[in-house]
Amino acid sequence: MKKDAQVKLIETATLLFAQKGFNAVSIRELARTANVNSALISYYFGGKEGLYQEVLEEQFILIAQMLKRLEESPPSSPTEAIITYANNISAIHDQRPYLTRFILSELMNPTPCCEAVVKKYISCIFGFLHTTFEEGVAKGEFKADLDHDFATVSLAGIMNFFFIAKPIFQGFTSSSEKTGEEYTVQALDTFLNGILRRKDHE
Amino acid sequence: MKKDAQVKLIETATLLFAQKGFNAVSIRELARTANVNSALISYYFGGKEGLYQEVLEEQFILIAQMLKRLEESPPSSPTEAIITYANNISAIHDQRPYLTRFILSELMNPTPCCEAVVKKYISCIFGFLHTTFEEGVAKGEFKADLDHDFATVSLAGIMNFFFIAKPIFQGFTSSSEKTGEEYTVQALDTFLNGILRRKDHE
DNA sequence: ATTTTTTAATCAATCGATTAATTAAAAATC
DNA sequence: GATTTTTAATTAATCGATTGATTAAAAAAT
Repeated sequence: MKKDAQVKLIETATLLFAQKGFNAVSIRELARTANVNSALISYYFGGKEGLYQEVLEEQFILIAQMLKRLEESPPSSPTEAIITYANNISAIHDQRPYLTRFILSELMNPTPCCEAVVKKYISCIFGFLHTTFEEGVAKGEFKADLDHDFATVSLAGIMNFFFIAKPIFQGFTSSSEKTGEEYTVQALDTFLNGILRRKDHE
Repeated sequence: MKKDAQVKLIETATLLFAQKGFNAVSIRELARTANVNSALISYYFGGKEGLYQEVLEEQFILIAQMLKRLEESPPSSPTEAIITYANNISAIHDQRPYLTRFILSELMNPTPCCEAVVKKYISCIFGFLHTTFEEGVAKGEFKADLDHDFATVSLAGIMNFFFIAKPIFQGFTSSSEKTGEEYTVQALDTFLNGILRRKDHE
């Protein structure tokens, strides 16, 4: 039953840090919730910030795996690359439901861990999307006047805002909740084809 | 020179609360930055939270004005309504550059002011967009299979994520910064028409 | 003279971190 | 195999610093 505290602390910290943010969680609350002495946070992780960094890194391992996969077996086309990216992000949000909160929290109020952990992965994703749009326009798959920077931010916004807004909007929308995958499918379809009724389909 | 402290405090608080969030700003930092005694925060606003609420309400007056305008002179068509909404949001972000941060901060870690101020306006916007998409589909302007809830969240995401992500992504994108209006135009065009090259235009 | 504004000082509460002391487990010695 | 020594894990107590708020007195404005 020993060393159980270490695991328990990470589990508890993941939840509390995600819900309240780094500063709003005290080591006493962490310790109390985890049924552990508060001194163990310094003992095992070198302090509150060390514990937070360990939690943060764990949140990003699926992102790292996705980037590695995309590099080792590149999608066959830009359109395919976008679809693959979207599906991956959707699946990751399923397995790491708090990832968005950690990222947003870091982007709004960066802790010292932001540079080393968060920005590293985000810049990789940004680079991948940017290259994809470049190729897509060059190959004639995408509209010629599509701005790469714009498209990158736009797609990232579409793919992530839903998971940000989910807990908020579900209080307004009367219908049953949409799953992340349902949203992804529709969001991708809109991004690729727009929402206007096509005249040529009439 | 009297009551100068009150104005100075609101100005300073707007900046500091936007940059650091409610909890991360102490009344001492507020007072020091505003060149004012910290007791004046309680004297004028009843405490730190009272000051914050006053700042928050000021951030939303342009939203309130937009909603009032939309109600008094409704756009001529659903498509027109979406364009009007997008342009309004873009203009508001220009005049209230910290609005997004306040909203996001409240949505992630709600203060007691959230219910009374933030959620009220957000639910109004949500209702407006939802109705617009309903009408757009009914009138045949939008694709028949367009889900109203999805479209609402998606458009809100497109319109707001750029202003969230701007300070982050501008570190990655090499090109000169895009303005909010440039983004809005492209984002709307994509939302309405998609990014894929249209076969019927060849 | 009265009211309003501002100040410095202080309040209890809480923060993250550290300490010395205690307990349990593992390793080493006999 | 039993005993001793060493290492690791955990505890309660406490550290100085900072938090938001309050007070009574001083200053300024009316």
